[in-house]
Amino acid sequence: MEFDDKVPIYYQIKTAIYDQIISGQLAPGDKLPAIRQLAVSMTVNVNTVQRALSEMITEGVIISRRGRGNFVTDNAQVVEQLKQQLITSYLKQLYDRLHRLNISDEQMIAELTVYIERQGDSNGNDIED
Amino acid sequence: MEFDDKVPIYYQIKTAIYDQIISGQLAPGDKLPAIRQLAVSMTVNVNTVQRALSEMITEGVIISRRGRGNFVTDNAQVVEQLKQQLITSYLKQLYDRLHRLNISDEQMIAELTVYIERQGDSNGNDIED
DNA sequence: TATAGTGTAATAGAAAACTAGTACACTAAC
DNA sequence: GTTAGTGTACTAGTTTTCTATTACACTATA
Repeated sequence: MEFDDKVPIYYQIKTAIYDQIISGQLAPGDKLPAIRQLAVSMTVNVNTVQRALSEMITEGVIISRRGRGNFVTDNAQVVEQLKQQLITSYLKQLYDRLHRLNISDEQMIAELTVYIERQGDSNGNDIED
Repeated sequence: MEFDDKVPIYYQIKTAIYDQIISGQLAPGDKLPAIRQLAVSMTVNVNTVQRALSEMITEGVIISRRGRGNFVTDNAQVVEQLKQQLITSYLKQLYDRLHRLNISDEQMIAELTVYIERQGDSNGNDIED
């Protein structure tokens, strides 16, 4: 897994796992790969993975069973709430950033639209939900 | 100045100054506040500010004159290019993040539109460019 | 009961970021 | 020439993050 060197690794791991849960790659109730396996596949230390998991456990999204494994909460409401929370924080960040650059609301939408069109053209991976 | 504790402080300082340049608060040719003054106003160490400035000097956006001060490049093309670069990187980050959450292109635009409407309603600070 | 696999935590060391302090070099004004 | 203000850089210490290593506790299986 490739890491941005501006953000702590444990935080990026946490985000990556949240993305998998929200996108459905990990369903409510699913068991996560073992800590040691995640460490190997991400090429990081076991404790770094544990650090990421700890926060997700504290936030109630991951349920930990010592000796058995870590599981995605089967409370779909928790996952839905997490989804809304992440989407809103991503939008807020973009909005704040573009707003600080004096870009109007209309321009923001226009720029995103153009960006998406370029992504669709160059990648051909325009997924419809 | 308030800092996000997930990103190095020098990097946030750099971004903040780039925002001021692109938004026009700092015009091409303008002199920046002295390193020591920025350190005081941001409540950080002089060397941290210098670290941020060093990168901007290396990137050609800031021109340094020892004993005289630091100046925004008067090459408007550099500023324009920086603007496009930042906008694109912000859009890419949002696109990638929402795409990983399995959100379709149409949904992305819809979500941003709704978010903007909510911002405009609650803040009343909808600026037109 | 023993073993393998699981999560959790502690210790020690390294690297990066930040701070405090200090000093040097350049510039402009008096 | 002196002074004040400017940018640049070094040393030393602290904090945070990460790694490596080790060990402990829990669980399921044979």
